Amino acid sequence: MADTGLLRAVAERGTSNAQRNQLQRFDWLKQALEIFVNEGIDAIRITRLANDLGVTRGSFYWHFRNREDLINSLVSYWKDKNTAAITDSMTQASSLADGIFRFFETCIDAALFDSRLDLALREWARRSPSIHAMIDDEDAARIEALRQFYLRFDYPMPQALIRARVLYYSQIGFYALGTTDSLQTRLEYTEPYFEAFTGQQLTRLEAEGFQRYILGKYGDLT
Amino acid sequence: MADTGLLRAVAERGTSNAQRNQLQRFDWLKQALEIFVNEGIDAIRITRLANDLGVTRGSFYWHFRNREDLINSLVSYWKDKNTAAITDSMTQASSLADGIFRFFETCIDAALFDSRLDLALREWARRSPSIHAMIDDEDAARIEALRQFYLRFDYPMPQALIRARVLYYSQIGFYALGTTDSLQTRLEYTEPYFEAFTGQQLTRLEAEGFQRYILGKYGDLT
DNA sequence: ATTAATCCATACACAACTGTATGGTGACAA
DNA sequence: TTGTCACCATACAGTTGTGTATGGATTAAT
Repeated sequence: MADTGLLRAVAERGTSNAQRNQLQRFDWLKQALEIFVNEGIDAIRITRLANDLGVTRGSFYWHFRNREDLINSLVSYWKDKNTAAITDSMTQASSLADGIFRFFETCIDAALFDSRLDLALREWARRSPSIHAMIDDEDAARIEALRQFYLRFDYPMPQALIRARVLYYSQIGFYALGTTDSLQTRLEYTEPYFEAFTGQQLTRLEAEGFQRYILGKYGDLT
Repeated sequence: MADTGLLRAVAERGTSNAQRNQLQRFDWLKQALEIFVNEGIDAIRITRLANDLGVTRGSFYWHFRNREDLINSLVSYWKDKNTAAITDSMTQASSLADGIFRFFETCIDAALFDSRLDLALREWARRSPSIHAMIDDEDAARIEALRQFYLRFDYPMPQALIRARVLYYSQIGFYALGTTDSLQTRLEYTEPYFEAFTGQQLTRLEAEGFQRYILGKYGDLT
């Protein structure tokens, strides 16, 4: 799990600091997030968390008011994290190729964008209208950032909007499939992907530069 | 819900026909499918099904061995339904535009392809390795059908494969977002979507022909 | 009219979970 | 060193769910 700093900050909102090195809100949230991401919202059971952490439920009810309290903290964490990752990337793009590359880098860098968390929330949104509304806002903001990017590099409307949607839908669809291709495999198709998403050709030099950069930085990932 | 015929056939496999007009396996399966599609596999509770159908759980345990028996029947139904919808469409394509149009028609026609059922299964697959393996096979077959389609209309490799993936990922991503745009709204962008998915231009005449066809056939949908 | 099969209700045993009330224990400060 | 606070254990009440055992009711056939 990446970026425990932000989760810790969310956990300690309105609470005093640790006095002894025992469990804190943070430890419960960390474990709950792990379960949420892997098994969904309904798998977050207080009894199970207590077992995993090696304490009894009495501890939980000291740190949290109830189960809802814990879950609300998880939502706060998600709001603070994934919101800005994509929009930041796209505004920094210095060229068309640079923007597409930045988008993919953001998508595979778990420290910037937690795709498993995004999937788990989307699953939850299917049953919770309030969560669904939150995700809708998120999606709209991300697609708008991509649209502005395409506009900035001379795509007219409505092409800019549709290319933004196709790029974003594709990425979400890729996550939804749960494909386990290696980074190496996915990078092999840099050029045809670029052509599909932009309608333009990438030079062999640009593609190789991107592949070397990604493999150098994330080569140890699965 | 569409296509209750197939569900009924699955329900009555290995059972005698109805003797009185009381509940049968089919009625339980129909209700369970509705809950599964809207709220996920964990929402299928025997107690709740009995309440919804106005009987007690005693009836359930006459028709089914246990909860697992019911769920296995749901899986059989999915296997029999969504498998062939996309592959059939793509092999029938008579031109590039015809193929893209057929793909979208299949995706919006609930009688051919049940997208909510697909989503619910994908959610379940996140926790069940056996279901995940089934979905993987399904996805591979669908993408292969799209790849063959692109190949047939003169896209070389690897472009044919990547365009097949982008088209399929986009559609799954669209479903995952749960967007509620009207059919009318989505059809407005026929041409830029076509351009993004094929790299080729659509004539105004072709686009209008498609829009009229779809609105005429599915205009009463949301 | 009796029998047999179908379909459902009732009642019980059992498990897993939430939340609350209350007491115990260790560390740190005054 | 003594009190206080942070943190956890224990015990209890209540809910919701599964599965089983068994009896009742209705229908069709003989």
